[in-house]
Amino acid sequence: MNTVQEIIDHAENSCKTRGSKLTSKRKCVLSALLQSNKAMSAYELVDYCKQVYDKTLPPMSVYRILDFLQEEHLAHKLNMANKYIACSHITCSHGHGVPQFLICNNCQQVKEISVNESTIDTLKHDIEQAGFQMASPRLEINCLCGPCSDKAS
Amino acid sequence: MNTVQEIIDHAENSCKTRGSKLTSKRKCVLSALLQSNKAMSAYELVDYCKQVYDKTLPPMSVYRILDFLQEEHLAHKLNMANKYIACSHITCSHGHGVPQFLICNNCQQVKEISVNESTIDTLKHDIEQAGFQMASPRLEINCLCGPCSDKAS
DNA sequence: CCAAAGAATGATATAAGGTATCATTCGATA
DNA sequence: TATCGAATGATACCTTATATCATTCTTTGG
Repeated sequence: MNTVQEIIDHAENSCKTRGSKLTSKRKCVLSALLQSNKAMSAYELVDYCKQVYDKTLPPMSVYRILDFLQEEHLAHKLNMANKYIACSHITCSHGHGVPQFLICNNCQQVKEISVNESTIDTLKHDIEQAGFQMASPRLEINCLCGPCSDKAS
Repeated sequence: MNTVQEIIDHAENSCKTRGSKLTSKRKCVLSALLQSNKAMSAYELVDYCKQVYDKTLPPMSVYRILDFLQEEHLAHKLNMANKYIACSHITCSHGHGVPQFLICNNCQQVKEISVNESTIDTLKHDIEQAGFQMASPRLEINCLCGPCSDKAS
């Protein structure tokens, strides 16, 4: 497990390598995603940066920064929830299977897992049978996390 | 393949059986979903009903009707796209595997397929390993449909 | 047949997510 | 240090969605 600061440092280096810059505001948004450790909407990020870091960011800037972070593979958008999360593999140098997101319907906690590659291949095959191409094999799956599912029962 | 009218008749009967009513406005929205044969937003449905059926429905009503149609298993919401589609199995009496939605990122066309049950079981198993419970095994998958993927290449 | 109750729909306001556009500021580089 | 491009700010507006209260329609019991 890495500290937020370590991850930020790593992200900064990886941006440098790719010829882009992790500015202070971009760091701020990324830190917020890392520290909160859950999926957040753009407007929640505005509030979080204001309250926790005392940085006032207009929503428009947050959206732009989120776009940037996604391009740099530092964050992902969860389309089903209209929220954003930090990529959980920022500090890894090795390649990964495509991430699958488990979204807790109750508390919005998100877990990023890699499923068995052959499962995805099977799915892909079924999809191609139907005449479609998978645009992104990244799945977002409606779930309940352990604690929330315990409470519900 | 059934005509829209046949599907509507079938839906009306199934509502009657379940003790609810498929009113004329509800029919209108369902017809729009069936005729257009694609995923539509609530506001697109407002426009469609106005232009094609000359029925003026306020957005609020359309949302309520969409909720109703979902309760009756006549329509589904696609969370990733914030759009709605008619269930493709309205006229079927037998049970189905859980539907998976293939959404064309380009033209919004949606195909509802059933994937191999064991694939879903595997996925479910992986998810439980991660300490989560699948809330709905219904997946929404970012795709390109045949025509759009041809154009793109 | 009529009144009352409940379901369905309408009208209005507003929240939340997101984008387009133009202005301004910051920062590297010549 | 002047300048050019990248980053950020400000403003306006669009789309999706919900909350709330009013009105209409439809049963159904008397």
